[in-house]
Amino acid sequence: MKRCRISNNVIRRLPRYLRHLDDLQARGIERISSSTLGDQLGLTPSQIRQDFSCFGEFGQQGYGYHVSALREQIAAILGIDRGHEAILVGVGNMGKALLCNFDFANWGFRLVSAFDVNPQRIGEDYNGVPVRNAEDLESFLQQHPVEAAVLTVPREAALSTAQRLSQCGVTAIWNFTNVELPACGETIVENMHFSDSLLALSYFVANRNNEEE
Amino acid sequence: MKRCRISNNVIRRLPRYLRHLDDLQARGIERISSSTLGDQLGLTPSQIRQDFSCFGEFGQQGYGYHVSALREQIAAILGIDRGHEAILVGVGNMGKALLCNFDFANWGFRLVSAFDVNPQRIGEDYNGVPVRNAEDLESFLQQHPVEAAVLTVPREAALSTAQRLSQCGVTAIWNFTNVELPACGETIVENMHFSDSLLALSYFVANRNNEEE
DNA sequence: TAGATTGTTAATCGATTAACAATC
DNA sequence: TAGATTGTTAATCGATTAACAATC
Repeated sequence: MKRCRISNNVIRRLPRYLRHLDDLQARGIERISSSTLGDQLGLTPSQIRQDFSCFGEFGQQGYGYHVSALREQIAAILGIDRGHEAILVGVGNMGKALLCNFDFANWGFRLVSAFDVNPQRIGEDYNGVPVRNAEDLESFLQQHPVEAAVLTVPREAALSTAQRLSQCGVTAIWNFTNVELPACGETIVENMHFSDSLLALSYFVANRNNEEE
Repeated sequence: MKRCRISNNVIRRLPRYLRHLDDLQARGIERISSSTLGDQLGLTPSQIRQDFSCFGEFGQQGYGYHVSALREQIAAILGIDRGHEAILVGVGNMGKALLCNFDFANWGFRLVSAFDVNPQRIGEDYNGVPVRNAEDLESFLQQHPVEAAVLTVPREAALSTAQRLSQCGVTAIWNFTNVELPACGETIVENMHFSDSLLALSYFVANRNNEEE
């Protein structure tokens, strides 16, 4: 096994591999070669083999990769089996959409609580996840530390809430607020910047004719 | 002006520049140099100057960049002033969250209609955006072509809906379905893969100790 | 065994950084 | 004018692709 520093590009491709392997498995496909996988994902076989070789030797010469074994390896690399616990802060439309629709468990996370400032929301329950008073954030986290916090508060509250979470020792923040959070100590920030994505789309639409020529 | 093929990395940085320039403007800052901007964004001054030089000469030697002028240039490059029109398909939790909370107009898009299959939702109105019957998608788009479609249908419906949109000549699909959409003809697909982002976060959490040493 | 396909090393390509003449 | 900072060319660095010996 070649030990290399894992580049961000590689990390960002792993979830896509995982999704595709899940798909292959659902279709009953048991083995796959790097060249077939490359065709399906629009990547070169070389790149796929390079990516995997950062983490170990998962294939077999002359055969390829076992879909299910490879799937498990990648899932393990991504930490799906670590039983990460998480909270969600801000039960507005976005927070509710995640609470109701997003399958955290499927991706290795267990939501243990939600928090909000609105008294009408406090006490609500979404699939077994209770909404607590945001004032009790600190005391809750002290008793029950979590790895991750989903940040779905309004933008005005984004920065202060992120700082509180960081101070409580939350390892990572999944940031839906469209606000750039400055590095808070050790805390990892993973951004879901909707507007960045929409603006990239806007750029591609505006420049679609240049691309072709 | 140096004419280069614009790399994807550059395109993905543009929205961040725009957000930051908006922020500077809100704070009343009128001029900025590439090195100050670099400090604030965690980029090198060289990279920032290289990025801008793909599109023109926006600065002034010895002075730097006018924040408001630069902001307008980048907004124009991203196509914010093009008056793009869009529809939204699938008024579930995610669709509603976008309809209620996301400021499409601020990013240069005008939502002209939403669509859903559920009769109870048809006829609803979100800030002036009516929900129409999804069966009428084709006839509506024929009368009223749009550049973009926001895809927030359940995953089972993702592929078929994307194909219908593509056949109706929608230029780009903003895909929230966590399903990998294959290239449908000319249609541009911009993905918001929540799970990919969460899994990257999971990786960083699982490997946070390796990173430091 | 022969064919296929891996893991890895070497070659290429592209993106980032550094340097500097031009100039406000 | 002198200092600052640009736009751009050259140098470096890293990521992708190609090639191939190893081997299932």
